[in-house]
Amino acid sequence: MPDFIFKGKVYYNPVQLVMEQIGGVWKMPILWRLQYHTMRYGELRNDIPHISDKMLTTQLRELEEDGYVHRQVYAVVPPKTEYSLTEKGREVIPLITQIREYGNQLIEKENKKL
Amino acid sequence: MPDFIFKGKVYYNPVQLVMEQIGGVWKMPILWRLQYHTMRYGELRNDIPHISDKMLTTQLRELEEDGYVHRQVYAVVPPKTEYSLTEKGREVIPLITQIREYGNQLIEKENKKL
DNA sequence: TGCGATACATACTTTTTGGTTAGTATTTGA
DNA sequence: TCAAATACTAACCAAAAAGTATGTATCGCA
Repeated sequence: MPDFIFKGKVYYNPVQLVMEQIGGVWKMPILWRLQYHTMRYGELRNDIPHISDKMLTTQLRELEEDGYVHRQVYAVVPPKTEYSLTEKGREVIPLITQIREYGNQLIEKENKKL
Repeated sequence: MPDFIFKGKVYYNPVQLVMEQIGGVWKMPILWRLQYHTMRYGELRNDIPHISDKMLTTQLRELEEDGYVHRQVYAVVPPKTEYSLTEKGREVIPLITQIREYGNQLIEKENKKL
């Protein structure tokens, strides 16, 4: 499997690309919460424990840039912004489901040991 | 989904745990290559483009520590070490397969646009 | 005698990622 | 009149991940 270029950047393997698009601590938890309905910024913020404004904003921007989420801004006061999954975002949910399941398996097995 | 503790460290969600165990640029490519047979250090090194000694060694040690690979050292000169998947390592291969497939899909779609 | 092969280790630096704190504009409600 | 809510931005800092370069012991081989 040779190197390839995706959006101007060199990657060594397909896994590396996936990790950049949806890896890290926060992106999958965000996508996961958007799977059934649109959510406002503040709803995501309240629903995801420990996430900071900076992380939520930067991760949402990257997900938008990479085509996973759609951002709808309403010009009202106080401001209102809604986030929802795009087609690409919906397509990646099954993969996230599997990753979560595997994570839960690990936790279960660990707990059995106690 | 509340916080939990796994091997003494606090995690915020199952995805974060999975990312720590098999995330990053190199761990999945290593596991992937070990799926069918044992490999020597040098074979892995030659087979994984761009990986450095440092990365290969540290990632193998972490995978061993987390129970994904087994390390068999032969006390000969020149040294010989063989790496193979454990049961836990074999169990994670289907997940890696899916992640790779998704990555390949992304690449295909990108290429169609050209 | 000096080189290459083997499977690393060590030290150092750079890059990326994530966290903390504070600040912004505007309106509603107390 | 002052605080709270909203959806952010900016500046700064710490930690983690990754990259680079060099060194190590031992042997066979030229």
